[in-house]
Amino acid sequence: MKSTIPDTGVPIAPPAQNGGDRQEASLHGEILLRLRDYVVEGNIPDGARVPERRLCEMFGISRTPLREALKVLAAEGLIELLPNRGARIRQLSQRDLEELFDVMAGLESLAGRLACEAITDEEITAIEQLHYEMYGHYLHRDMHGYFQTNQRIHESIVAAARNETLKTAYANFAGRIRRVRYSANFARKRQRWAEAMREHEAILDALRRRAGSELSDILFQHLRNKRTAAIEHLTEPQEDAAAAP
Amino acid sequence: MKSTIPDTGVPIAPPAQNGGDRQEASLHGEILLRLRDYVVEGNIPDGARVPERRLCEMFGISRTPLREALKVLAAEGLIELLPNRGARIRQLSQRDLEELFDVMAGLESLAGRLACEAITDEEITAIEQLHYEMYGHYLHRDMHGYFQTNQRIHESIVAAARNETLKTAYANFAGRIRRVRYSANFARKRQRWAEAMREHEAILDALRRRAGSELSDILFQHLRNKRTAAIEHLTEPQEDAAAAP
DNA sequence: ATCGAGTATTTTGCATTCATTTTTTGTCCT
DNA sequence: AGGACAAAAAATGAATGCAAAATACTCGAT
Repeated sequence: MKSTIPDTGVPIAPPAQNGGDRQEASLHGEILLRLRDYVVEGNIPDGARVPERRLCEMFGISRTPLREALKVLAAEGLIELLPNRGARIRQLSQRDLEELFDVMAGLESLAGRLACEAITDEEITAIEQLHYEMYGHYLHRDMHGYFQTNQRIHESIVAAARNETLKTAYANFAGRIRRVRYSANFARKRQRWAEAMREHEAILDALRRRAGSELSDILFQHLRNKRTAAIEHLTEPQEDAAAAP
Repeated sequence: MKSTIPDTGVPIAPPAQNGGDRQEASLHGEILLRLRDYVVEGNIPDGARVPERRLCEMFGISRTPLREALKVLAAEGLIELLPNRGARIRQLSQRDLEELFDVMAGLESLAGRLACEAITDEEITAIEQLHYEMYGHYLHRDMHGYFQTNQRIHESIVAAARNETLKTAYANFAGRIRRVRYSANFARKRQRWAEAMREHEAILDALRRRAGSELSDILFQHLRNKRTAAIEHLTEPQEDAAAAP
């Protein structure tokens, strides 16, 4: 930025924030992290144009680092770049979602297989702990708590796979479907919820026995069922409107 | 570029070439494709600095689109960005390679599972065809032909999975290990080679029966064995020196 | 000759500028 | 009023400019 700014030069958001822990030496890296969060959190509606100028003002930077970040987000699949028409939030078709869920299923399936090779008893105990916690949420019909704990279980399995490359890829794909995934879980019907709990029991069982191939199968099927539930929810979202008001 | 160029403005490489079929509207996209190829093909040695200025001259562009492409390649894991020290070709540690092979194994395993759901008899026939072709290369000890056909078989399976997202991710990871993968195949010992042929028989068998879960297991194990062979080759590369001269 | 302080050169990161293209606004005509 | 066209405004894509950092180089001391 310049030294003397006439009008809107003051950054709308605090310059660095450095929220949490991540710190990037370069402006580009910093902006990439912040912009990715901004997009993943759904601050811009689906299919809408990404306002380059506005974001520059918001972050208090010039267009160069922002545009670099946009290119990366486009490569990650979060946004689309239309020639001479700027960036748009990528609208995921139903097919896109199905594909994403399947890839996630494949990655978790892999994570489970690898986890069986290296997981410690302590890690299994920790996951069991989470499982009981989640069961509590299930009994109390605490959807939010259930969702969070469920996420942590799946992340624990990925972590137990001891593969940073896998972890990164997993995080990437997870980011793309975050909003949908969340609402899909909320919309989960009673029956599917009970089914998911049973599947989780089976996951734990296979994990305890370090049955990699078996766990791989169960995880894939588990995610496949999640996919079905999510797609169903998106296809008939009128339930929401009927239940909410 | 401009109309009148004083000194070194003439692009060293042909302006667009448009080799094959890909065409990008933006300079950035064009450069991204060309630079990615340039890196993947190994034109810059491992761990070496990526010469920004030189590449700009080579492609006949300014630094802005090139730097955007560099950011994307860094996000893809092909290069590293050191703060204030530019880009370097990412040097893969043995651990990195193990992780990459495992992720590839997971993706192919997934591809096989999905392929069983949707593959047509014609596609299977085509893969059988490739298999026999590969067997021919094997009998003739034609390593290069074998390698190529092998690649095509695996790509056919990924294609049969009918999942563009998976295909893209697969291509991405494949690019990262291309050089290593190739040399690993060349270094393949006679015994491992025969083993791989048997594994391929099993793959075809499971595919014919559309046994998704089984194929998933076989593919994972097949890639795991490839990984072992590759890592062994890298750990003791003196065999090459002994055999070549 | 080797090492190291100090300077010159190059490189990097980002801001700014410029030429196009797209989008919006305004005007006129039916 | 509504639509076609043109001018104005804004945006995009890429090049250039500039300050800071890193690297290379010079030269002197040991």
